[in-house]
Amino acid sequence: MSTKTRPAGCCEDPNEPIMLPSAERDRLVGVFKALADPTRLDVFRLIAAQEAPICACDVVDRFAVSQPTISHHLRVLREAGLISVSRRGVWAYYAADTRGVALLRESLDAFAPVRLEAAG
Amino acid sequence: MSTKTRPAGCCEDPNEPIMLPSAERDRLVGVFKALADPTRLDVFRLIAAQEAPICACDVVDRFAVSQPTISHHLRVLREAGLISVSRRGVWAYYAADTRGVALLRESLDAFAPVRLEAAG
DNA sequence: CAGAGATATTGACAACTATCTATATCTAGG
DNA sequence: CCTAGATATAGATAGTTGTCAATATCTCTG
Repeated sequence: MSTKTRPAGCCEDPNEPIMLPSAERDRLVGVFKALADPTRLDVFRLIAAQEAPICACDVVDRFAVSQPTISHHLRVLREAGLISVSRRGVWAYYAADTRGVALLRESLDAFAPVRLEAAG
Repeated sequence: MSTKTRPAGCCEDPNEPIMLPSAERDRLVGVFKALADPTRLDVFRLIAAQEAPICACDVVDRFAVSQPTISHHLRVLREAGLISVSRRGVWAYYAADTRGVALLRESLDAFAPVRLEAAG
């Protein structure tokens, strides 16, 4: 808290945000982290644009980075709850997982329950 | 593209996501990056929870990290378009910037225009 | 204008991460 | 059961970043 003489309205007791349980906060941070890389964001956008699960090999084909790098990105997205994988034989099919996006949406709504939509 | 004999439905031509201009993609990545740190997420949540702009000193008070670290986080949030600052005398007042959250919302809608809401 | 205090900047450092190459694992087919 | 091919893991490395201490800047007040 500042000690200098201050104008009215400064340093009033701020509203505490609704506190997230730390497990939930970490999950949310994980989702943001997962989308906070240009390549990975594009990988997710490619997967989310499909009507049916997409083969990992097709994801690899669409990017300039190596197969292990794509595999790494897919793992990060999966662990964040943004995509899910299913195997058929040797192939891995990835699809967008609604839970991850839902978590994002909820967090946006929670950021500013009333204020933002009132302003928008 | 895989070469191995494969079951029907594999490796069809994937739908390309609506391509983002790279400037817009970078801005979006910047927003995700900005929220991809636990401390910074909490700083933003604190600011977004206020009905009026909050004094930087009050933000500093609420966290265990040093004043320069908070200042750094505020800068990152500001450069991402998530918060805005206004000065009155020596004090800096921060408030949520609707543009950043709006960008997030739009990106969520763009991720999967139909599919996700259909899945409920 | 000098001092104090609020905030920002700088420089350093440890931790993390995106990427690669090399290799392992696993499955289907012969 | 051996090989080929699809995917995953491991290890290395360069670049990024969260944090702090020290310092600078800027503005009010006496």
